[in-house]
Amino acid sequence: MLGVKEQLEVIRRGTVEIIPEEELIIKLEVSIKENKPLRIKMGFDPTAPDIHLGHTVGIRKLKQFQELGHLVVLIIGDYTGMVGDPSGRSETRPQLSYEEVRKNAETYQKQFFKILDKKKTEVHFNGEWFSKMSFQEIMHLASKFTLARILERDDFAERYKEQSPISLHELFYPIMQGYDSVAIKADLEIGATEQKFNLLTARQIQEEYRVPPQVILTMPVLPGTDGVQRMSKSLGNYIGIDESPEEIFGKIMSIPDELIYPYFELLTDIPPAELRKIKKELEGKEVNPMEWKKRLGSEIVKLYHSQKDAEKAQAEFEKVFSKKELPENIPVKELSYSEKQVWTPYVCTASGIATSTSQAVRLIEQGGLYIDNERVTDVNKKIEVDGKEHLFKAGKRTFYKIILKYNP
RNA sequence: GGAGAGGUUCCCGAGUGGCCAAAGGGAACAGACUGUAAAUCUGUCGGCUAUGCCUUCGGAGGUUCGAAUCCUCCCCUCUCCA
Repeated sequence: MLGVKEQLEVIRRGTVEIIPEEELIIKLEVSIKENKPLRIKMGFDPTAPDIHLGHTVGIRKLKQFQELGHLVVLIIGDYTGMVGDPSGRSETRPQLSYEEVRKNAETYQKQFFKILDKKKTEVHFNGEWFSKMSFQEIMHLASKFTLARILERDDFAERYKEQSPISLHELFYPIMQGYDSVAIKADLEIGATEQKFNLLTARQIQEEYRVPPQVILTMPVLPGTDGVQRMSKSLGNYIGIDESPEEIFGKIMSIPDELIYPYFELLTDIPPAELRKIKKELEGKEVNPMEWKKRLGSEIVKLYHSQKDAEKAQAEFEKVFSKKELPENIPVKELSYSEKQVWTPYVCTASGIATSTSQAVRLIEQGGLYIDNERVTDVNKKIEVDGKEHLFKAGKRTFYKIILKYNP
């Protein structure tokens, strides 16, 4: 095991706050002396079926702890998931059914171990303890908190001020999360900055239950590909770790320049010295930021796929978007018609290029549709049903090879 | 339980009998410029081969030639009183 100082250096990378840091130092000292790993907790609500880069900020920190010899304890919030964490939200989350949560939890576990070492990980569902809790116990737990304290929380305060609804069950979220820390005796919990309140609440609950309070470590909230809002599935600005190399690379290329450095820092294993170099070059505008973005894209693809995939994804990107050539794999669609000719928008909807004929008509009117490299200018254009393959390009990035079969 | 305010298209929000598929902004999409960056500019932004028709303004009914707008009942949210 490394010394306290060395461990702290790794632990601090990319973190926002460690509270209280002195306690962490003591815990580390004890851990080294007794050769006993710390229990590092992080919770997840399986509210969507997959993990995106936003989640990996914390998971990667967990991984660093594992590399330092500590034990990761993952909490899958099957019960809290049903409540829905209101953190960072201005509205009540839809409550998920138990089945949905369980199903998502499965894919989560698979994805966790793309990053984490299974041998140094403990996984718990918080239903393990919550499903057994009596109403009496719940009331007891709830009695330890006052409304005023819970309402201190940013998002509650905000919503209260704006007179938007806050459901009672949401108030339980921090308490439940805190109780998780009691149940698994966490030494340290990692969460995004918006989790600060929940993380701190856990300390109080742990003390209430006479368990040594956890140290809390917060990580920045990762902005999504739009560069404005937090990365989240529902906002559509996310990059999933299960996405294809091309998708991941392409999405990275579309992020705003300001995100390049934070993404490097939070999402890659690039060593600190190089990180400083990147920062300097980006600030000094010495290179075209695009070059660093390509590097970023390939680093990230490498983590979730392979070096080879990363190279391929980059080559493909340059081919399609820099040289304006055709992508490697274009989906082929076969459609059959009983007429000899079809109105173009119909082909667009049938193939999935557009969701409605109105949309297809607009696409054509705006000059966004190309068939066999020729821009379609006439909305009324009909296509011959000739059984041959035609190349459809809609917008910048949608390609289809479409075969129209005559089938009277 | 009482009094008041409110629920509008993906989101915010205007609209209080016809000029409303519904202002404005955001998001999104397409085009121009580019580095599939940002910024900017232009256009589109419910559906239907459509100078028209259909569906939409919390829900269900009703008044009217005509309703997001008026009436009745119901559901939901917020504020104050208890």
